Amino acid sequence: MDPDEPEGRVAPTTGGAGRDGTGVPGGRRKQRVSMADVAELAGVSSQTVSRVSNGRPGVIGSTREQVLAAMRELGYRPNSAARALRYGRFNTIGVILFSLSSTGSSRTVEAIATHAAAEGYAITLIPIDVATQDNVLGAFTRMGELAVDAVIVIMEIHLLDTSTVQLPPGVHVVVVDSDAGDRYCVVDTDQADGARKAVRHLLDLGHRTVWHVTGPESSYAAQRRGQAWRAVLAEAGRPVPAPLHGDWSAESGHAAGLLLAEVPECTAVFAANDQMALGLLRAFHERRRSVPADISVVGFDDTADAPFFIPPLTTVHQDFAEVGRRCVQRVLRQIRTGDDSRPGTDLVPTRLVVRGSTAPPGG
Amino acid sequence: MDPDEPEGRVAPTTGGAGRDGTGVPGGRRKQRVSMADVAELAGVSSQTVSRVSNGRPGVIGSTREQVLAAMRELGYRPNSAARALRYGRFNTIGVILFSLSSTGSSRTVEAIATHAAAEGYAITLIPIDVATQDNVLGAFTRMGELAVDAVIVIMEIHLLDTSTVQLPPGVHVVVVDSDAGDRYCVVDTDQADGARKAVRHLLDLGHRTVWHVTGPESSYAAQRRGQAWRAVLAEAGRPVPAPLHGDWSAESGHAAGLLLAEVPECTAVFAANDQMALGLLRAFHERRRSVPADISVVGFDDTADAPFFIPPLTTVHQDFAEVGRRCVQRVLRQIRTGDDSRPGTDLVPTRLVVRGSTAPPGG
DNA sequence: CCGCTTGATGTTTACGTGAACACGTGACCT
DNA sequence: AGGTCACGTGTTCACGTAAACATCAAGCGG
Repeated sequence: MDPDEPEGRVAPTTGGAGRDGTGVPGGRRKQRVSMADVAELAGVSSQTVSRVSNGRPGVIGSTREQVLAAMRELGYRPNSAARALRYGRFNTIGVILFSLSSTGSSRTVEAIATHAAAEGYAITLIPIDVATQDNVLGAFTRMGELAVDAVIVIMEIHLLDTSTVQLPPGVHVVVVDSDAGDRYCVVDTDQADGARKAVRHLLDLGHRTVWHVTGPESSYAAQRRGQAWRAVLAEAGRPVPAPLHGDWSAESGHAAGLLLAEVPECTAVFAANDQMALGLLRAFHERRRSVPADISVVGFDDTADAPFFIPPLTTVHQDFAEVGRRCVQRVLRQIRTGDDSRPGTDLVPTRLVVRGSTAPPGG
Repeated sequence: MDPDEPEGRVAPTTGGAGRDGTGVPGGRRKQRVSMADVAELAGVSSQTVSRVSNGRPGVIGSTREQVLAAMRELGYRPNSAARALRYGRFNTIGVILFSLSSTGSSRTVEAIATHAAAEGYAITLIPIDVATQDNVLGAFTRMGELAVDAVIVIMEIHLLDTSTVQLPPGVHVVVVDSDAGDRYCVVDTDQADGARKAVRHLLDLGHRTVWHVTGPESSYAAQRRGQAWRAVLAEAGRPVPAPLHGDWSAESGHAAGLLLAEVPECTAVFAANDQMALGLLRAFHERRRSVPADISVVGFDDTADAPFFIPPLTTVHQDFAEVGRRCVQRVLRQIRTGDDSRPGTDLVPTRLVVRGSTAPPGG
């Protein structure tokens, strides 16, 4: 904190020699324009400035204009910290996630940010990067606190328990990828229903059974998709092949595809996301297994690119924007009613989008 | 000093007798535990609590333990607003962007968030969604303020001028996608060099010239890639075909590809990003134009999926993580030195990744 | 034994804002 | 006309924290 502030700005207090700032160097380097400065220039009290600033009634037009003019001249901007202190809230929602790189989370976060902004809330990202966990620990632990009124967790909540970031007690929480509907308020895509649609679509086309490439076990969404896949097959009395384990990446899908290409009776595969489906398509192409003539492939997510895969991918459409919207809606309700404890699961429906990667078997 | 405490506050708990109801931690405790509460329980002054909270010296071990115990018992968490007010800064960096959905921005934002967290700074997202601009306007204008010490702008800075979000004067700015290196501190991928590498690679393979599918005009990155493409061709004395205009989407790349497939002399295309390259591959596949035998395709970004396209995509690798890292580094330097005015452009190098989508012409 | 230093802890104060209240003025009602 | 009421504006104060200063006890050399 070296006091070498160059005083480059238009100093509001220099107009009058009222405060002998020149004689008292230890005094105040007033970098920021406060309500008091505006009030002084406008010749009113700071309370009137406050009223104008917040658009409150009780200020006559001419006075308001004077204040606004003073604000413009000084470049006044309200101090959020003081406001947050005064009001006891930050108008900010924290979003805890592993990675923005995964398809779903970035789109969900975007929707959250947009809807939150519309409600006057800002979004603070709290990334939990396993690789740099210690750094993050250092940051938020040393800082002491998250300046948020509520938190949206986009990950399996159990993973958060083992993490170094702790949820401050008393903040409201909405969880996206979790089965903790009994303890938390959960908003999520209806994973099970989406997976059911995918598998049933393949069975309806006449495939005897359906193989499955899973997502990582740490993802509850992946677990539920896998469970639903298994359930539909069992229900229909079909054999349940051993699932192939993926990690969301196209690379893992590619590896699974190379294995499946060696299984002659495999005519249909349900990949737990579109990226792995892309890897499957690639692997089958390498192994001269034609999609969909030899093998049908269904993905999950309906990314923007899926229609342009070769062949265009049949997939389950997720409405990430709606998930984000409901997250914000839920979390704001919690904040506003003060009701932290309304668990329950809010499922956003999916939609099967049939494109060119599925066909009856034995084409 | 205290004539009558009106108690008008909506006290959710603690019926009446003072705040020393420490014996009842259950139920809905008072949400705000302040240093004073901790101080009272620990039998010290609030200043001592402050010292412990900040890890300052000058507190004897036994006292420190008492304070820490009191903190734990009450679930104390420091009030960031009060801290920000006291210190005059928020330890927060704002990130202004259009969309998280584009490949680059989400990865850059993630890197920014991670590195900022490591330095004790949080990230606040400020999305500028054109469709809901009025909403965003409502939010941030009515709120009046962004609680940030600095801002990283991931968009052409001119677009911000026309937006409803205004950069508060005095905050430090780092820009990612812009040519405003004379006025702002700019960090960006070396777009021109990356594009040069792509085009030269195709020329080196023996192609007579290279077609180009551009990104949107609003993107300076897209502009620079196009300029470099043109420059390399002109420099080499090759004809410069009319560029096809895309918008980053696979769909626009697909549309361009359908047109290019009808141009027999077109043997090489440089797409301004990987998604459009995917659309090209799809279009050429539909039109039975073999890649790379008939046409070579180069993309830009090196997304995680690019190795699994059919064929695997030759593309220009962008180091988004490094861009994010340098953004944080720059913006923190500005904050710490107080030097807002150090313009200049910081370019992150690219790397050409040759895969299966390029080959000599006339295959 | 005094006075000075050192270190631990308490007290005061200000950060910028806005709710609650006080004040003053003019209009309207009886 | 007197009273009251609405309205514009000013004053006081508290929000939670931490710097600056004050206090107090113990140690220590002269």
